[in-house]
Amino acid sequence: MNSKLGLLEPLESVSMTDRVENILREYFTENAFKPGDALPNELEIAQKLNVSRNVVREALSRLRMLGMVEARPRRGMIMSQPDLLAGIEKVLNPFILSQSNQKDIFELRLILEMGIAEFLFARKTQKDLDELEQIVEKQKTLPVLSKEDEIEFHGKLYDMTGNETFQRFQSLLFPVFEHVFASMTNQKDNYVLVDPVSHADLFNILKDGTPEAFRKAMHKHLEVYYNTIKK
Amino acid sequence: MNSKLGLLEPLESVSMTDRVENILREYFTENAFKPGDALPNELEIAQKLNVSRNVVREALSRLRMLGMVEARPRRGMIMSQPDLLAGIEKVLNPFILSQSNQKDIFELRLILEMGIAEFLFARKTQKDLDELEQIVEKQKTLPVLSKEDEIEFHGKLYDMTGNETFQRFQSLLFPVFEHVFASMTNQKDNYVLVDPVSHADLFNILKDGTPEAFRKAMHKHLEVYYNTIKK
DNA sequence: ATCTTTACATTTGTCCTACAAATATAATAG
DNA sequence: CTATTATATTTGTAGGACAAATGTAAAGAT
Repeated sequence: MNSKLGLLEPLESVSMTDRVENILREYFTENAFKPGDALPNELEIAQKLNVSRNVVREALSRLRMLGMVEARPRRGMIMSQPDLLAGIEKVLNPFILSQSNQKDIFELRLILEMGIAEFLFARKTQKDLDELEQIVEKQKTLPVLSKEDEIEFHGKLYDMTGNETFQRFQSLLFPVFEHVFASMTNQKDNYVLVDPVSHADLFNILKDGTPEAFRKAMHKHLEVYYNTIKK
Repeated sequence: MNSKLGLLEPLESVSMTDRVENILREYFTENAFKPGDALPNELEIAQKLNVSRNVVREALSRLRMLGMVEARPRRGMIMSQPDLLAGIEKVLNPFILSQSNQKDIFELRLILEMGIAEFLFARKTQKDLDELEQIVEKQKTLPVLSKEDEIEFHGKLYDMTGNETFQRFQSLLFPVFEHVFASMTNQKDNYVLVDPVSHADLFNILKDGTPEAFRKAMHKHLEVYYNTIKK
């Protein structure tokens, strides 16, 4: 006996708060609550569910953090539009994320960077191109690009996708990406090597080229990162 | 006076719980808490911060939801590895997300689908290809592909990226994606039209082709979706 | 001295009461 | 009918209480 008992996970103890949180979210969706709709007050919920007001408040506290409900002191609670990235924002911290998750995020950035080509070409404007060109011209005068320069150029690309969530998402991913790459290359003295494809090259393709050519160039540009990925 | 007062947002009232939540997260990172590390108990935190235990528990309840801390009843709390997607999972619900966020997620899926080519080719195995071929062969016999068939094929592709987070992320995005597309095309009678590039075509390229060719084909495959994106 | 049993202290989960403060509503006065 | 006043409502916060199970210390047995 006791041979493989170590492999048995303890079944996660579901607290009252966990259950109330789930019940409330189901209640909201099943009853088609819309932003602005008034919610039953805390005491009412507690009595209906036969739990203390404390438990209800702990569950509601979570939903408030997600932006799902809004509490207006002394006026009751209303349904609200959740903040899509509020939850992930708080855990996107290289110092508390698992190595595995950090690796996943590192790769996710590479995936995103390659995937945006279509949207860049579909939505680029002359104003965008002018602004991007200004960034590129400024960087041409520099002997070497800093991390901030990288962020400035690629950040502008995310802007140009016209997708607000994606743009914010990327800025959250970036610190983790940098952290992963830094910890992989802490021996190397040269942080930014000579780019086989420069920002200027990418800009020119975005101006006059095709999505396909852009992706091909972006892949070259990110080669140093792609070379780190393992089977 | 009062001319553009309507544009002024009320400054969000930061509750004690909000502040304690932030303080605790800062405290964890600044003191380099690692998974498994013991945390001060609730009463201690409350006294140090000069707030009631209720407030501390509401803040901790949020961090527990994110998987950042784990409470072991009667044995104290320990730091834990946060669940990267726990927060976003609860709000990825088409019925409560804003139209704008839904659009962003729709586009994000298109971005991701185009970006995975590199990883598919880097990590594909014979076993993966065999399994994918089986899916393709089965679908060849069908007169028309259902939503489930789409999920099965593309889901297998996400599997093959070897990125666990990405794979889970995608499965969360999918319902929203479907919802957005369904609401855009609710007049049309034909849900799945004749694909200009079939799953079989994609499979063959993945087997013997190049990432570039794959992306080109994938773009054709997703053409019906790409056609909906607006400048 | 070592092992076993017992008692105690600890800590989270849950419940309860209480009250301040500001808003919305009802009641009253002008 | 309007203006003022009083009342009720509801969240935010504080604080007390206790069950239950765990770890630890103390006491007892061999």
